Amino acid sequence: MKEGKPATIKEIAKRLKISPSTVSRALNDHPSIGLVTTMRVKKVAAELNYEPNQTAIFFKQRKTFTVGVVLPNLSEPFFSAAISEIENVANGKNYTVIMGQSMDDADREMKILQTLKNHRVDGVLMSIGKNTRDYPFIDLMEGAGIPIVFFDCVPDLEHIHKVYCDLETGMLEAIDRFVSCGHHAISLINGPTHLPASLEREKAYRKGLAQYNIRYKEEYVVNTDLTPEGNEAAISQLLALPDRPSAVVSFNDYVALDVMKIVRKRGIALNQDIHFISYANYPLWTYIENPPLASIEQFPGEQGGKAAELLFQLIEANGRPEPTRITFHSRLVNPG
Amino acid sequence: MKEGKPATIKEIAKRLKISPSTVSRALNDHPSIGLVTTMRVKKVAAELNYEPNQTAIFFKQRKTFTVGVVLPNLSEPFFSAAISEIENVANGKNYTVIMGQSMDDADREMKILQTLKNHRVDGVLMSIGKNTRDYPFIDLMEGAGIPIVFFDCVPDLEHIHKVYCDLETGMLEAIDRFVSCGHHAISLINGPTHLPASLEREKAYRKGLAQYNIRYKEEYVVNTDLTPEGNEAAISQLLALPDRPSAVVSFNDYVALDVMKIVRKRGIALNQDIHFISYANYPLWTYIENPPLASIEQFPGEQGGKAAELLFQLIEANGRPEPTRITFHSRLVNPG
DNA sequence: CTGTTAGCGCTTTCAG
DNA sequence: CTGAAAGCGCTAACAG
Repeated sequence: MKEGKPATIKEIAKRLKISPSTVSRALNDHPSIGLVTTMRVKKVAAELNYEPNQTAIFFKQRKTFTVGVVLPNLSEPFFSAAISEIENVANGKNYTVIMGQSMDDADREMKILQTLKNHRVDGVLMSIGKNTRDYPFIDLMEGAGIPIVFFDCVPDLEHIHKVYCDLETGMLEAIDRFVSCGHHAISLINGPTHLPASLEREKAYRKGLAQYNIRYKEEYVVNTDLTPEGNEAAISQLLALPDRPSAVVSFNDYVALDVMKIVRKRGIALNQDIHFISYANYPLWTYIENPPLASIEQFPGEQGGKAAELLFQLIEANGRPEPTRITFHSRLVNPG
Repeated sequence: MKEGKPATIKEIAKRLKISPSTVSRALNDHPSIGLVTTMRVKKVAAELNYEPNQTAIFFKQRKTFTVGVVLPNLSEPFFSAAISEIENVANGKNYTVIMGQSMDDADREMKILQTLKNHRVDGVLMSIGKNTRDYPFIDLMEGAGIPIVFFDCVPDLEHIHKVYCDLETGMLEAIDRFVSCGHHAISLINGPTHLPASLEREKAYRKGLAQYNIRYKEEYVVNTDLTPEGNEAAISQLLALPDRPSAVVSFNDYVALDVMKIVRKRGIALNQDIHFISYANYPLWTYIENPPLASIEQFPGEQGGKAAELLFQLIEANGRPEPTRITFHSRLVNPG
């Protein structure tokens, strides 16, 4: 039953006293092969337990049916949702997924891309790390003729393919919601200033306030480095204000969780004295006793899936088409 | 800068008017090549931006430096923690990771293994799905000479390599804790009866009770199919009991979350009228207002990492060594 | 419809 | 120390 070496095309050719090429064609259902031969070939192939040696095929065809996925950290639910969906899409197209975690380290990111290139992946999906400031890998992949599609955390460049989620819509909806609940003292706990994502949030925040003629107050916008300590510092700053805000949009759910914990600890009533909305829709709000008013959904799975579909289009259409940009719009949803 | 086709060994051989074999050796720092030639070769290689064609090498060496990871669902934090660590270990060994989600579907599981086999991965790490009853893939991989290490959710067989987490210790500690807090009415919300994991929990539960001479009461053990409805049904059964339990061990954190929600809704005071401990240590308990008394940690990351290390040993030691079994012991930890 | 031949890019005997 | 030649398993012109 168990052969030392797996059977090859040659062997089944020898057995049938026909040429390897005929066998190859028969196995691939090439139209110009007689039905009888095809049958005979397949029969023997089955008997010998033949399995094509994909590595040989990859080598020959210069195609690996493999795509690389590079993202900061698999253990973040946001990204695991994305890769989960990517794998589903890839699976449907008979591609396999190789993954690499950059851990937000630009060097490691570059190294992963190198590896993927050496493995001759047919394409790459990537969400860049928080500390990535320039993009040498774009030229690297371009030079190797490997298409790359960015998603979620995308470089701010024009000539690339990207799928991302516009953060503005969600912010505007959040402010709408707050205002319609009677809030005017709305503040923003933003992320590190150097992140484009922070910039975008702040811009949207200002725009949202402007729509309601609420004056922008500098002290209502604080930043956190996203560590628990940073988060605590940020909320403390706000709570210390003489005119404490009654509503807060926070950078993401992790920040919100930390911040709400502090608030609770200080005896301030959540969803009464102070209200929260945050980006991301962490899947567990439904279990939290005083969840935020709402969450701003960024559709990680959908982004990943769409990016994968785009990538497969690029892989299949060999011509280098125009840079494509697909935008999702963040949306306010009820937590859960 | 950017060549149409990447440079090959032949080209750099031609430029230097030496033979390809020499180039190959030089590039691989073969000892028998003169230092000067080696240098010259490397210089030209760099100039031409030479990159070895891994697919050719894989083909030749019958080795892909790739391992497959098969698990039920990447979007579960438990598994994303595991794969995250696996990727780290693999990365350190210069292996890449191909992943596949079985979605708890035995057919899909088999299909993934087939694909991995065709891709000629050097080894496989696998956590089997909830519905997998027999293990045709073990023979499949065996036949192909691909080592496979199971982790966490492992087949109940002797002759395989596995890393898993013993559920008993955690259960005993949980019961210890409950008893030392004065509880004697301790119940168990268990998973589907057909799961080995459920069986193991129940066995441990009985043992724990026995240690304190607490009589086992049939009605204190209920099962859930792990859906929210099932969870609700399970806790309802317990709450309806004339002698309602004051302490509950639940199958996992998801069950606990659902169940605690119901309890709260019915106006029963968490951590007062009724106390919980559950398996898994979901990373968010710290934010929950009335978290369970404790959690039973199962070390997904550690299991994954250890399984990966074992796999690399198997890959490197070509002989087929004795089946290895590595056991972690679940442990009671404070949530968070 | 089928066979012959060549070759993908690299490594590796075996000879010098 | 280096070169020539063969071959991994498969596919794809090009001829029949």
